[in-house]
Amino acid sequence: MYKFERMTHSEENYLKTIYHLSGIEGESVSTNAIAAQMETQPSSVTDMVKRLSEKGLVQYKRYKGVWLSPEGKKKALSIIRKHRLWEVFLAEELGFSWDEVHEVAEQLEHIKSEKLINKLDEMLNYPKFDPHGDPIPGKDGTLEKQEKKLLSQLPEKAMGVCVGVKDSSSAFLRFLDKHQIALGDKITVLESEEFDQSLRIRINKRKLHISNQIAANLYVKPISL
Amino acid sequence: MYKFERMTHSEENYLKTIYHLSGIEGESVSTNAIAAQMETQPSSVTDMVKRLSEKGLVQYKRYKGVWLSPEGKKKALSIIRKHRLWEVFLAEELGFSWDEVHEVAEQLEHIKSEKLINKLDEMLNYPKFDPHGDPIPGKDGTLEKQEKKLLSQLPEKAMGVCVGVKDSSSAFLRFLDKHQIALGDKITVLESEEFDQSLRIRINKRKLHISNQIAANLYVKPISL
DNA sequence: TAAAATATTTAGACAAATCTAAAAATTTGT
DNA sequence: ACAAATTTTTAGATTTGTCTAAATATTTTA
Repeated sequence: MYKFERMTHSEENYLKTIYHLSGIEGESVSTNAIAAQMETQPSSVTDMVKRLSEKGLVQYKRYKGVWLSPEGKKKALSIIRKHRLWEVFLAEELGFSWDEVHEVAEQLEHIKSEKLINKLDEMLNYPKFDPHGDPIPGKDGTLEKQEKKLLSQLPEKAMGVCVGVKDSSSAFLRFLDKHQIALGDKITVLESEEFDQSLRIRINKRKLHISNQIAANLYVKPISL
Repeated sequence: MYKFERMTHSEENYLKTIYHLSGIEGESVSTNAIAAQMETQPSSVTDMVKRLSEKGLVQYKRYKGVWLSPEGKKKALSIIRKHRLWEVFLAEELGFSWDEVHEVAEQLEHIKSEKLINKLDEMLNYPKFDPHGDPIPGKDGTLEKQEKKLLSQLPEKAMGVCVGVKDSSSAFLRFLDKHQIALGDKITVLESEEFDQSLRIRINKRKLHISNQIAANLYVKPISL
């Protein structure tokens, strides 16, 4: 009954990473890819992957990479659920900015208490997306998809609500904070400059000129008129 | 600069235990006492205590027990601060009952983020006591003392506000929940039975008869008329 | 398709935190 | 005060998670 087996923080981090790297289709993930993502050595990955495989959380074939088993996927989603709910808590209840939530949520996601996470979900009024616009898995592991496009893909005159970021680096998130671009803001594309793909936009009654590098990393939910 | 050294969960748990066992005066704590409290082997304690001593967090003399150094005490108080603030959060914000908060707070107390704990403190409106009535250390390690007596020590006719418990076992805390005795309730001693020291009390307009075993484990802050 | 480049695994080591069993120091009882 | 009981420490082993260096398998390229 793996249901009652306690997982270590490290095991949980591996499962999460494998989930993120295996994409929607759940493709096989290579040892090196995991090592690069987790900033560790490939040999350490091999070791851990063997242990996870013995516990039935992943499937592993020498030299062929790793897949999550159904139980592994369920576990990964539950960790991601916790991570993203804590991110919402930090941002909404404690006033953390976009770029500050991730590091603390990395710690909080390992707290073991079903009741805690469900009460937190309730307190936050069952949010569907985290502060980066990523969907929060439900108790049962279901994931809601959000209709979203990169701001750079909107045509002139189109409007959208800011729902997330593609690049979630501190640098980018701090840039957004500095220019008062936040989740939920309504953005209208006023003009697109053909030469460098920069955009003139209206955001919350202000006008702003942003480079393509910014527009190509901001997700919006298009608003139909 | 131990200030920047990351402590392990285990090291933090040892410091906390040593703090609790060394009393107000900061007396020496024996290896066996620590082992008993933490439900581990004396030899494991010896090992860990040597490590803590190398880091300057405790003073240790073979066969003579352990004392916290000023830095160790500071660290212990900061963990206790986090533990108790999380207990308040769980009880007040998420509706956990008295007997449920401790276990989860044991995990949450190890989360590393100055900002998190200070924002939490702010969110909770700087509480001075946790749900068991124990004082919450301030940022600087100061401890507020509460004027409290055991309910069993109140004379007839006296009144007090329930501020904490001496026995914080699940069994006792569940008993209190079941009989709707909660922190902040105003209690009046109606009659004390000499034979068995049981009490008839008024609590929130209800009358209740409680044994000495209960009264001797409930702290109240006496109310002067 | 064979050599070169790349990816992965194995072997052996290490640190943290724990354990058991045995040895040593201290305290207690008479 | 000295033998017995208790407490504490040491020695050696174990588990988890990591590492480096070397060996092996796979893929790429010419």
